[in-house]
Amino acid sequence: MKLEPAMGNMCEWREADFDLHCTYIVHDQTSDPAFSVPQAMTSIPRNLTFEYGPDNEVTGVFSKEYIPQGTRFGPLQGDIYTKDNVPPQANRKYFWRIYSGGQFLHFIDGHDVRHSNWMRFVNPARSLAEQNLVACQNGQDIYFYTMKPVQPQQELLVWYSQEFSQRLRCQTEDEKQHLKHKHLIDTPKQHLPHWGFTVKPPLSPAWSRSDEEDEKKKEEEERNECDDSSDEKIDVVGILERDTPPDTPEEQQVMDFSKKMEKEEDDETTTVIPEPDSLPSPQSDLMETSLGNQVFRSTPPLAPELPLHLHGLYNHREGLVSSYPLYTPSRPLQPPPYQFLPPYNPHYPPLLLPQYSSPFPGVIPSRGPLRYNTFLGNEGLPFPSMAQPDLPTLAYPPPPGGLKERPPNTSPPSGVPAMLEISPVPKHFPDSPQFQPSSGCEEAINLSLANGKSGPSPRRETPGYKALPYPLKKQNGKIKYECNICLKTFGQLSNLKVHLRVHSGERPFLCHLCKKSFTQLAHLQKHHLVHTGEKPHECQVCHKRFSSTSNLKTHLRLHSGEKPYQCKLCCTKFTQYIHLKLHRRLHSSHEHPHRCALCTAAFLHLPSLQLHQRLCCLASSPALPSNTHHPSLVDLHTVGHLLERFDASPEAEALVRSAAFSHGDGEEALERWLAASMEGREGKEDRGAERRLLQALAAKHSPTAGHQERASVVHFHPRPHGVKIEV
DNA sequence: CTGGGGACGGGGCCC
DNA sequence: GGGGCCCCGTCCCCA
Repeated sequence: MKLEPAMGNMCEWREADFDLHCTYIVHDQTSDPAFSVPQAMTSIPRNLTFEYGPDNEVTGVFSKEYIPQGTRFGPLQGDIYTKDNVPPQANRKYFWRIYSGGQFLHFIDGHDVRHSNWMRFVNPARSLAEQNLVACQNGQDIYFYTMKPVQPQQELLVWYSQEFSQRLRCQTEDEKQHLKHKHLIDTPKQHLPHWGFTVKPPLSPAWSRSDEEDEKKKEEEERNECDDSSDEKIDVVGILERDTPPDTPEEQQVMDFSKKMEKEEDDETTTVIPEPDSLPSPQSDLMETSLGNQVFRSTPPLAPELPLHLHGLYNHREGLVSSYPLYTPSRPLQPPPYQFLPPYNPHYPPLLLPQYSSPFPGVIPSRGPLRYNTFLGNEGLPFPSMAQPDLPTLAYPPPPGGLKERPPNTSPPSGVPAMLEISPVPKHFPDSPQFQPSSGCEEAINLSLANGKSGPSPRRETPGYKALPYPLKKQNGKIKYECNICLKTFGQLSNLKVHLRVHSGERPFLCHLCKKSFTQLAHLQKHHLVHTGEKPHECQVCHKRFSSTSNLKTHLRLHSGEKPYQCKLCCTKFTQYIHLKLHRRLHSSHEHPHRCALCTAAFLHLPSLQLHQRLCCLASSPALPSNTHHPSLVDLHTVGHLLERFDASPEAEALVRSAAFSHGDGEEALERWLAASMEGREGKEDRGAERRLLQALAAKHSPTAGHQERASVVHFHPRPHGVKIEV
């Protein structure tokens, strides 16, 4: 491995070394919490990008540009659970363990895409050669450090640091001993792993089995488990199927692949044929604690000995699915669905696709544990199930807890299509009279139900559509129908049903001319105007005609001069929101290096930050003197807006160029700017915000500041009606 | 970079 | 319950 001389070989580094010597720090992107796209998707730094699989699930994280060695990403985000408060139904595939003083402290659970970040999608490295990230715990956070330069378009592949894996190894050894003991004395119902391998014949794909069959199989395996407990075999299938809420959550994590490896090495003829649908997901429990056992093996295990989920990791890219001799995908490989789809919106490629399912699996009523229905996660998506046998030898043990693995090339496990579990079932599909098959549209719609189609098992009535008892709410005495996916409420059930198409991907209205499909007939009818050229809406001023009222309305702004979209920084106004957004990029392209330590605000100029802290952040401190602005009296939001505008002004620029400046200089400059700003907009619109801030600043300078300020601080006026200043 | 037009999606409301 | 109509918002394309 070639390492940059400056950093040297990081393999020997301790976690503190990474923290100490890392040169570059890459922060996650932040987005509006109200933004509907989950944080796991939006948090990805600008120099990284997701790779998407055929079903538009994230399959990996790639660099967009050269990333030098010693770059830190993170911290990993997720829900925090202690041993005591792990939800009984928690999916532990993305659990990371945090230790403090050698003792287990808590888990960071990256499963929920709303609370986790992009790091959950980083794949584990198969070998030291391909590893480029090192996972370290610094403080109580997990960070990924580049251990070598990452080239553009190269995948990020992570593995534990030496210290990390040692910690896990110690921990798992302890737990293993504890569990083995417990296993001997506890009831046979215990969900404990077997230590070793069993040979399993290929099983029928999960989706071809009924739930009852699954249950029977599980029960049988549990019985076997107990019977075989003395010979320490690992029943891979059994383990994998138990990654759902365990009876004993803590114990369930304890898997020891070192045993498994050794066992396999002893018996080279042992072949494990995993059940395709039950292959572990990357963060399955067996990964969580096991990798430490293998990281430092001098002789890497041979490929057939590897935990099978590792075999499946990268197949989908290598196109070797059909070559795998032991498992034939039960459903024919399909070309990527996007071949048939209209171009994506580049901003949210995977999120708006018909096959998109609920971003909020947790809110969907479920008969059982929510497995494999992570929003845009890998679970349950049609990846190749297993690796080809001739994969390069893996130098690494099974992926760690928290490291993601690609799922098998199957429908979701246990015969429960994840989509169906959470998506409305379009009632028309596939034989609705209104639904007319066409290349693109049909494919798109089919994809939303791919899981339902792929298996012979009859489609279940699932939450989201006909079988759904619509949650009813009363608001102001009126009945509201609530979408159980996004929790939006509707006054009429029919509205909710139309809305559910957004989630299901159902687009029953097809244009025969261009084969585009629509969720509502009205949209199709409007669309027809495209083909007919009809423009029914005429501007009474210039007699120009438009196909839609919306566009006419936008056009009318040209005559009225109305520009409802205003930039908060430079006050430029626009007739269309998209223009404001484009314009905003100009501002955001500037760096804002001066970040507030107390909140997320960042400024171009240091004086602006100082003003912000004095007027906004510190104002919320309860220990403030009585003459300080207080959030209950001052509209800090408005002050914040003004400060941002000030920050972008020449006054702020001039201030920092002066030889030296003090806080007082900043306030004086702000006052000057406020006065100029008010003058510049004399008589045009509301100047209350500027005026009040100006008064407040002036009051601070007066000898009777406390008294006067209280008098001066009144509620700011609302912004002028009709002007939408961006927030 | 800004401005204008075209197209489409989501949702409310009424019948 | 479903259809129809309308409005608002958003995005893309192009000059």
